[in-house]
Amino acid sequence: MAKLKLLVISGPTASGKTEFGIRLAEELGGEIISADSMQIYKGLNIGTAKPTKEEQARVPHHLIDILEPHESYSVAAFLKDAEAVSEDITERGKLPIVVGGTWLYIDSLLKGREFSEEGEEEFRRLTRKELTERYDEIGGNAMLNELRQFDPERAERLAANDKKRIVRAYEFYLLTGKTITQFDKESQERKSKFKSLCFALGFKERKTLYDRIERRAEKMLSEGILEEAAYLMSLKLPRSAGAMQAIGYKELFPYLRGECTLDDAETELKKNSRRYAKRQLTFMRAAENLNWIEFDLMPDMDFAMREALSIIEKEKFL
RNA sequence: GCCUCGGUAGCUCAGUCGGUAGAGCAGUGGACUGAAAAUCCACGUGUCGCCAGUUCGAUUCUGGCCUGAGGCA
Repeated sequence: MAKLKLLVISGPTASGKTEFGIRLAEELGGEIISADSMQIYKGLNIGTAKPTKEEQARVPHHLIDILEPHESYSVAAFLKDAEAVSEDITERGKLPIVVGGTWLYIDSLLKGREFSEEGEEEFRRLTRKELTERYDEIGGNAMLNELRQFDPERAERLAANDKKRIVRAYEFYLLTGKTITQFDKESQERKSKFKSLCFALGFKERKTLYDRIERRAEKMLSEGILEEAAYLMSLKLPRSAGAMQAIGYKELFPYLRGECTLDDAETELKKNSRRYAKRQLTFMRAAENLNWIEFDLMPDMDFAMREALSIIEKEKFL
């Protein structure tokens, strides 16, 4: 079977992916697959900068509003969903366009990673809980030593404080009988199911991006992100729930509880957004085959579009 | 006008009994394979307000000046 064509648009938060993606989709007869770990949740709209109803009406969108805030999601689920949707879009003669800032999702999709052999969800959750408790009990170094017994390579690369990854490596071994190092190696040999072309929206000047982030944060506040945050808080979800980790809401909880001023919360929100953008950039910079579109060097969106279209042509993508 | 207390990293401040200085925050670089908007690692030179004086040596002591806050008139 021929590889599916997949256009990808990523970039740090507040870089303009939404509008850019829609414009490209309109231009090329595409449909958008959101690669965003937070926009999958219903009810989180303003804070996740979800495309508005009007924007979504311009072009079909997928993988947005597919879960309730209490439900959990993962890379594995995304791969399954995104692959199914892109096949469907392709069959209908349209071009699938992945748009989003969750680079782990995109990277995994493009590299053809698979996560199918780990068994029952219930069992997994239990194992993880036990391992996390064990970590808290015996400490990171002891846990790392135990990991070293069966997966020395992995243990070598992890810091004692990296609870999540230590627990994950441990869990993986218990569930599959295979080390995560081994699994990673096998994973690297897999080939992508897609013929893809990737764009990343960037800014030569970091400050330009940060200004955009801050202006957008202010806009979110004026558009009512506080009400969404209050709604999310009223659900009383555990702190570990996916939706509870969304930047924009968790910073407002202390204010809603009367523990800090709105100004403090706003500062915190902006700070976390900036840091998030920085992490995204670090991750994306390491990626190969990314075509960076430096927005601040372009006079306007039309120019950027033409730039993208000319790369698509040059690469003979279509 | 007088008195008191300040002026040290982008910010808030500590410190140097005289040998040119360090915390927190901000920021920067990196990692990342079933929570990823998560999680983790690493990174601290700045006219110590300005000008003189004392001294081998002053950010530190002395004097003057500039400047901020408070007090007295």
